[in-house]
Amino acid sequence: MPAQHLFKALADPTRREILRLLRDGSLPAGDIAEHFPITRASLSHHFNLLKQAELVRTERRGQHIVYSLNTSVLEDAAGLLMELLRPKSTETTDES
Amino acid sequence: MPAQHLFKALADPTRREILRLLRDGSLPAGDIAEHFPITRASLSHHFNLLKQAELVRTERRGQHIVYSLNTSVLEDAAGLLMELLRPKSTETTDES
DNA sequence: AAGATAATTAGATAAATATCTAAATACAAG
DNA sequence: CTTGTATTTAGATATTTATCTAATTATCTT
Repeated sequence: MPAQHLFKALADPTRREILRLLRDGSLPAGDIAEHFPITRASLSHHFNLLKQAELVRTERRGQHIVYSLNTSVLEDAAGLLMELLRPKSTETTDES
Repeated sequence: MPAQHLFKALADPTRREILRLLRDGSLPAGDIAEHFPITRASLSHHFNLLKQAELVRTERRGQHIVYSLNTSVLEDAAGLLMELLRPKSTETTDES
């Protein structure tokens, strides 16, 4: 699991807001776009990074592309942070 | 709590490695520097971002400056990720 | 006080990133 | 099969960021 992609993806406020929107259910790209003042092309760029980090999944439904949250990867991210807290033992060697 | 500073700070592999080093106890800047192939000036830049995010604390001890982990902020970060998972209710409105 | 050591700040630069406009692709429907 | 709608990709640009060298600040030691 590339922690680098994961944390990079989480570093941008727009992307975190996208994840927050998806928390309540899947949404087509267009619906997501309505929540942001940037172009759809820019949003698409953010979608790419979120997909690269596997934080979201996509499914084509007709002419729409529906995005949904990959909760397990979010759990992984939280877990990586928790690992930083105590157990030197529970170390899963990880190339940043 | 500026989530932005927090996630930005976590986005860099060098900074995450610094946190990992501090997990096992406080360390002076010089000791930390020995683990990295970059200059102390560059490390200092990373320290600044970690401090800005309040992920680390500093204490001067003689000519050394000792860094230590602020575990509660790491817990906060993990918590912010967990919030993205389910409860729309437990929402603490947050300017990214 | 002077010199040595530890760390930071200042200023510069190269690489990465967020954004835009314009063009391309994919599907749906007349 | 052409037109319209949804989304992505290509290419360009401005900003941010990680890094460096050189200079500065702070403390210790003699």
